[in-house]
Amino acid sequence: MTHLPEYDSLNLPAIGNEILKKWQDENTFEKSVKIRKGSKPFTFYEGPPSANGMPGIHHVMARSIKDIFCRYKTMKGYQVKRKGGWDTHGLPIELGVEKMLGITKDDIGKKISIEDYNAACRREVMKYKDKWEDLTRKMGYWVDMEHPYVTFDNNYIESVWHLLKELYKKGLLYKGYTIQPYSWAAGTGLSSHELNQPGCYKNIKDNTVTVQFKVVQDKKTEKMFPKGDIFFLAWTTTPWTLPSNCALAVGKNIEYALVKTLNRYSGKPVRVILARELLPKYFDEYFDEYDDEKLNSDTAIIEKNFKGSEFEGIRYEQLMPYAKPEGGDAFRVLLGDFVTTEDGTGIVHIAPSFGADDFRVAKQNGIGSLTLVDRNGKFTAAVTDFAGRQVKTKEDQAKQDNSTDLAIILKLKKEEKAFKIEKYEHNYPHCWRTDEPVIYYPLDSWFVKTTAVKERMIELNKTINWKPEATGTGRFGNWLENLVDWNLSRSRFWGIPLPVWRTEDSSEEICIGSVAELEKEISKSAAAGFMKQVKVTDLHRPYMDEIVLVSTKGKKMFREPDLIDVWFDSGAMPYAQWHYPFENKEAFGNSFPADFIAEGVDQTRGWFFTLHAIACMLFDSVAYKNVLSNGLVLDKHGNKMSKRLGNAVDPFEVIEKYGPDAVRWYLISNAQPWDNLKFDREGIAEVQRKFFRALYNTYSFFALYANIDRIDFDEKQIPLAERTELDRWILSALNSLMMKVEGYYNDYEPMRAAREIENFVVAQLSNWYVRLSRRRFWRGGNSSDKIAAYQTLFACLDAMARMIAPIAPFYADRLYCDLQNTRKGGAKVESVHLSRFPSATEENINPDLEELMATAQKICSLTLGLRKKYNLPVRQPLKRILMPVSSTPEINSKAIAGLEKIKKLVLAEVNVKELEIITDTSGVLIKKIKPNFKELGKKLGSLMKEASGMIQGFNQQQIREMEQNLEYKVNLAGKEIVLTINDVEIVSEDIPGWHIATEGSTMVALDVTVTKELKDEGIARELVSRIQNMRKERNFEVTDKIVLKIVKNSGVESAIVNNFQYICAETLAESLELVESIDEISAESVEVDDNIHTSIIINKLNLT
RNA sequence: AGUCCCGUAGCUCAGUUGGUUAGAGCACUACACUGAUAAUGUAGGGGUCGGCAGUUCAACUCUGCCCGGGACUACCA
Repeated sequence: MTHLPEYDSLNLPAIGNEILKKWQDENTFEKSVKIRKGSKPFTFYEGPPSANGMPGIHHVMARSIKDIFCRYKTMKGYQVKRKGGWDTHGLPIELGVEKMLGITKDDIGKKISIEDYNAACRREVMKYKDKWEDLTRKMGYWVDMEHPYVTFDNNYIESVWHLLKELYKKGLLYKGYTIQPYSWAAGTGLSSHELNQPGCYKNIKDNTVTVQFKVVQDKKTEKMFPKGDIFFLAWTTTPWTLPSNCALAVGKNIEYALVKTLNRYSGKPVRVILARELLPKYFDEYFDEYDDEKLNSDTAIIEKNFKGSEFEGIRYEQLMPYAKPEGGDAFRVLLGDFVTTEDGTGIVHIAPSFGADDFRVAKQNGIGSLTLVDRNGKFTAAVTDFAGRQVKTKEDQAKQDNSTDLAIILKLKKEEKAFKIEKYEHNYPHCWRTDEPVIYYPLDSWFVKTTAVKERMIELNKTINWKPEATGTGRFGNWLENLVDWNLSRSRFWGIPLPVWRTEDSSEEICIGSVAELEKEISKSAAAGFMKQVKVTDLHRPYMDEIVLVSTKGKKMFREPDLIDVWFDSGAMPYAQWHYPFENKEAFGNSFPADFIAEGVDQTRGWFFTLHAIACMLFDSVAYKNVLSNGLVLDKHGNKMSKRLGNAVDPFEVIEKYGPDAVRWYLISNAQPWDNLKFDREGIAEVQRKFFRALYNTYSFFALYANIDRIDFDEKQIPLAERTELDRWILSALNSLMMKVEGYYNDYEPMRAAREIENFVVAQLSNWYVRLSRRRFWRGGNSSDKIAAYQTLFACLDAMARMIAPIAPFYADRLYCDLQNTRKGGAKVESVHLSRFPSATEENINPDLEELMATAQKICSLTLGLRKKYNLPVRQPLKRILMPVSSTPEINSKAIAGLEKIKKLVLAEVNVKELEIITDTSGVLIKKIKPNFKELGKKLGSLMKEASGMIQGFNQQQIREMEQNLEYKVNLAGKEIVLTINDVEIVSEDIPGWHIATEGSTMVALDVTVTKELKDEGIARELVSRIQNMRKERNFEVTDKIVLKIVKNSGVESAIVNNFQYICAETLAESLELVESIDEISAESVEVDDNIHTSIIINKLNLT
């Protein structure tokens, strides 16, 4: 006979540690994968974290989600391999190293060699690897940390190169340029990450100017405008870009006005065009009627109105004719969707070389471009009078009187092209290294032509199951709709080098797709004498930079100096983690695309996108079929967690304190994974207290009595039909639960699964089934009813262990093994994670029974409510409950039959002797009628209000008629309308002269008469309660027999005599003696109620 | 600035295709129950469902605008 283990208390952290050790000793994770060999694979991709930062509580969240579904699918019979990974490249690592070494990017190659710098990055990136591995282990996240993929590995990089070459071959990799934030002082482009560093955006005052662009007179403009010079007005905060102006943009639907006014500097009359809405910004007054008297620089006379679209294609004269734009037809008015009337004139000056919007709109319209500023931020020689002048510096801003901007403005003023000159304060980005203002500048970049497969990406995205759906259609979908080519280039040091070599004149280039190919090219180059024959050992900089290849025409080819965007690294993981296609072709084939991935919602345009893009471009496939994007973990006040605010939660500490299961359960059950979670440790304590303790208590109760009764669980299963109503009910509820929970896990709805389980354990299993079954367990002997109770409870606990296993893997394992390993003959089980997820047996589900039990619970709660209301303690037995049931015959018989079944349970629970069902309620019940808005609303529409009033005014007689005839004719707004019984809801409201309570359609009346007999029984119960408490206080075992002595008096005597057997049985008293007095010290005086007192002595019966 | 998510009781969250007294848990108060129970039951207080407008017989629910929190992307005359 094996014993079920019993515990003093529930210690979740200790269970965590013990199970962890067990998993380690027994290689449980490996086994869980191994035993599914040959089964259908369920593919999961691990999004690689970067180990150069400490893991936080949000990582526990994200990884719990990943872990849950992998464990679940394993238990469903799939083989779920989980290869870990490390993201190792990127700017944050470079910044960390620079901080550590106390250097800046300028020092690289000077104070420190690229070689040493990259070596430092390689070390730095794994700084917290130990911590990550420790957390992974402690939180119970099963992922293969022994054989992770690492993005800086040569093999990994080689796979990435292969992918790049494939893109190259398809013509999807090209060199172009975009307008990017550029630090002329540092000579480098800046990433948005760099621009978002604190302090980069500063409020500065700039000299701005509204300038006049003169319309060219041609056939079109002659028709549109009055004779004479007409000017478009455009405002700029960067006058230095005006020499490079190539176009003007207007808003298609914006209203513009042609006005006559005086130029405030020349004093001459002038006709200008600007957005009508913005007239007040430029003029104090404006008129529709011409009046010469009123003409001055602060007033405008509106001569004509236009819509922006009418201006499209109008030509204007170049403002500052230093040089002609190349590559297009410039100096035209374009339509731009970005044009607003928030400030300026509603007409935007376009310099395609110095603005991203400008570039885009110019390209779309074939405008060409003009770049009159060099890479040092100085005007080129073409700008004769300003040549060599720095266009935007912090000095300029300091002494505004002498800035280049102002010089340009003054020149324009002199030429009578300036309309208004103002100072303007705004936020402007600065270089975080040099502190100089950033300019936007065209820079060479390598691009992936994602726009070429845009439609296909959108199409494939529609086949992906997004959780939540809105992320897939909204954030991700919109992103795809507005896709631009993917800028791969990064001017950095620590990353995957772009494997493209070019001749200096760019006439020839080669994209390398493997190490072998590179070595072959090196041999050729060595043969040509361009470099020594070398073996390739590291695919990073600076080694790759040192390689010079030879072109087919015999020219030297140098590597394009850029690194690639680290997002490409991680997006390439489905292939590169296997070193595909150089190795593991089969492994790759079996694991693509992924069935499931999960990461933070911040990865939408990051990892989710890059996975999707690469898979779509190269494999015409999705990269993942299901994706769950989880929200943030905020502090309990809803603030973002940060080290700076000191509100970051240490995941190690929390896991140690509450145990990994409680933390995981809390994170999962508290909010939908995609909603932000306000993390509050009180919540974890509550999960511990309520859910885990209820489950543990249920197990403890089970173990306590099963051990007493020496149940060994080898008994034959008692057929369901022979079990009690209560057993059949909880098994039905259990099977329903299985169906729901399985559905939720399948739908990637872990919160709903957790809550459903929680409700079952706390409300149904612990608080109803066990509570009402207690007596069955402590009754002597091993009757078949008792065996049935054990079997039922065992089934519930066993299923619970397996159902919670994905979320609470530690306690689940303990519970499962404790339960299973008591079976006498059975083989020892090792772990719940090697078992199968329980599936429902549909025959066991009985919805009627579940509904019936819900009614029983309702009746109990109503009765207890009444007891409370009339101050009738539950220990006082009462005579009867009356229950009116519907007068519809067919509902009636079913309801009555049902109530008969649960009668006993209810009566025992609320301590009442009888339940009487009243079917003939006429004359007894007072009923209330109200319209069924949903039904009737459809039928009546706007007559609802009137109908509602009328129906609620029905008297008892009318209600009765309605019930009997099942319909009722009324007059509404002159029309006769037949109300059917379904159009209304009739509920019982009151029974005059009774104590009643109702909830919904359930009504309970309580007979509160207390007879002498009932009173005695109540007293007996009180005594039992006191005696039980005394047993407990004295730490008697549940099975200890006792001898009882009670001091007799008129208050208790008849109660004891009349309930002698009952008292003895309940308290396990072998003898009960009524005595005149007790003088022993151990006697306890008790108060039964206000007027009745006595003394009791209990002693353990000495078994000899 | 754009896109997306969130806003319901002091706190954490439910709330079906729109249907009339908006729910649960925690916390608080009182009472009750308890030989599995740091549990549970009953009752109570606590809400202009972020705001305004619209659609509708009917809006927490649908639409628009606005406010607040957050994320991502971008940074513009």
